[in-house]
Amino acid sequence: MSWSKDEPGEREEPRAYHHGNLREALIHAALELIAKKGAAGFTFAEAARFAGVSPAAPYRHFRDRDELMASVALRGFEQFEAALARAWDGGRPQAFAALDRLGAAYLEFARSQPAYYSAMFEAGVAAGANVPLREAGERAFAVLRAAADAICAAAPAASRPPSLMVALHIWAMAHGVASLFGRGDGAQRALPMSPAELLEAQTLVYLRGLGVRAA
Amino acid sequence: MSWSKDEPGEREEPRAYHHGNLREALIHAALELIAKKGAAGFTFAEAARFAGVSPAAPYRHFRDRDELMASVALRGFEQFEAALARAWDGGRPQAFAALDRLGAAYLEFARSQPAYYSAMFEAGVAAGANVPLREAGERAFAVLRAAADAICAAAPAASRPPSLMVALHIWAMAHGVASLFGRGDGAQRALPMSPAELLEAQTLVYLRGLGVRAA
DNA sequence: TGTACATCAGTGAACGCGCGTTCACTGATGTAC
DNA sequence: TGTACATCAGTGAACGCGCGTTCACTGATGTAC
Repeated sequence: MSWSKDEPGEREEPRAYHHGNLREALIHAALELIAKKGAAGFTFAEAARFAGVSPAAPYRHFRDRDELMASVALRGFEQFEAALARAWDGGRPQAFAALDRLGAAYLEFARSQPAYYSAMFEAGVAAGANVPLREAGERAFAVLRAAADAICAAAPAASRPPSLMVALHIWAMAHGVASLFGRGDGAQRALPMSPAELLEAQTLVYLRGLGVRAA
Repeated sequence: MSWSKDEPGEREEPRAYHHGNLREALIHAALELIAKKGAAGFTFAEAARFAGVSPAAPYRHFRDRDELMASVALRGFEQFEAALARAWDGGRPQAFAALDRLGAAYLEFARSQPAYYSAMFEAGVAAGANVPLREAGERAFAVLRAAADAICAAAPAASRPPSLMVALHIWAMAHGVASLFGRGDGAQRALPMSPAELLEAQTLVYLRGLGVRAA
């Protein structure tokens, strides 16, 4: 289970929370509760109850609910970065195909991990104040940036667009499709095609517009 | 003030809430509170207090907090539709220029009305169950759809893309840029260009990709 | 026009509840010698 | 290896608070005749 990845030897599940894994258990509890009732409807006390621990225990690990939420978001960005990097895979064997995988992975993350996605983008966690969180977000964005670099490199030097702009465009398209149509929590709207198809078609049109792919 | 537009003769501000405008006052209060503390951090009781009324009074107008939130979202979609329609203006005098105005109006709404935008897209109001709300959302989307129709009409019939798909793409681009970079509530990220410039450039590339605009 | 009555929006007091937070505590784990 | 002590994670009881919700009520507005 991904949420216990920091406990290397962690094998037996029912090992008591007394031994340093309450922090992980609370993050896990927060994820479950966010998935079930939305980012708004989850409380510190409830997370403690879910983890099978007294309401005072969380204070040993998090100052307050916001700090717990920020830790969830941080963990989310780490998983997100890993998922995107895995899909992009250095742009091998071919940048355009890899970009399609990247978009699909973006949507798949939003769909299968709505709790992480909420914590990362909607819970109003002030990323500016939280340095590790901001850096984790930047590392995730760096994957999109690398993809944009590879795409731009395919453009003739004379009409090569700024790769940062292209990265932001890719991000906006993926995030737009994901948050409007691709959430796993039932907030989606009816569509004549799947979110993945919609994004793939959009990306194709966009790349044509950049002049890096044949019309 | 837009929130009292349904009270035609409404001029003097301090007219008591006894006379049928408490409903409006509560929607207004909800907007203020959402703008100040986010969609999550606003309560029924607080809205009543803000409107200067006893905590039991709101029950005369809304079943619960969710119904009030849905009314805010509904009002938001109405304002949104009006703003988009005003910008699009039937695609006059020229569809491409009108589309740029449309995108700018989309961003401007998200920036200047973050409370409405939250209620409409982030507060988890189940649009499926609420018919008037869903219809208001569809009316707003119809403006994007009309714009997509005009854009597609400019494409040669042989390679004309489905206009519904184009409408969804336009929506995703605008929503993506708006929610990542263009919110008025400080949740934005640092950028080398304004959200409006970013979206305009993105739209231009996209239209080129459709083959409806010269490279 | 005036009187009697119905309607209806808002009152204010009350309730149970769960949350956030604190506190002195306990018992297990880790460390010094 | 064994004993004494420090550390530290979690306990459980307690608190004040604001929220959601209900209730019988009141006083203003609207309606019938």
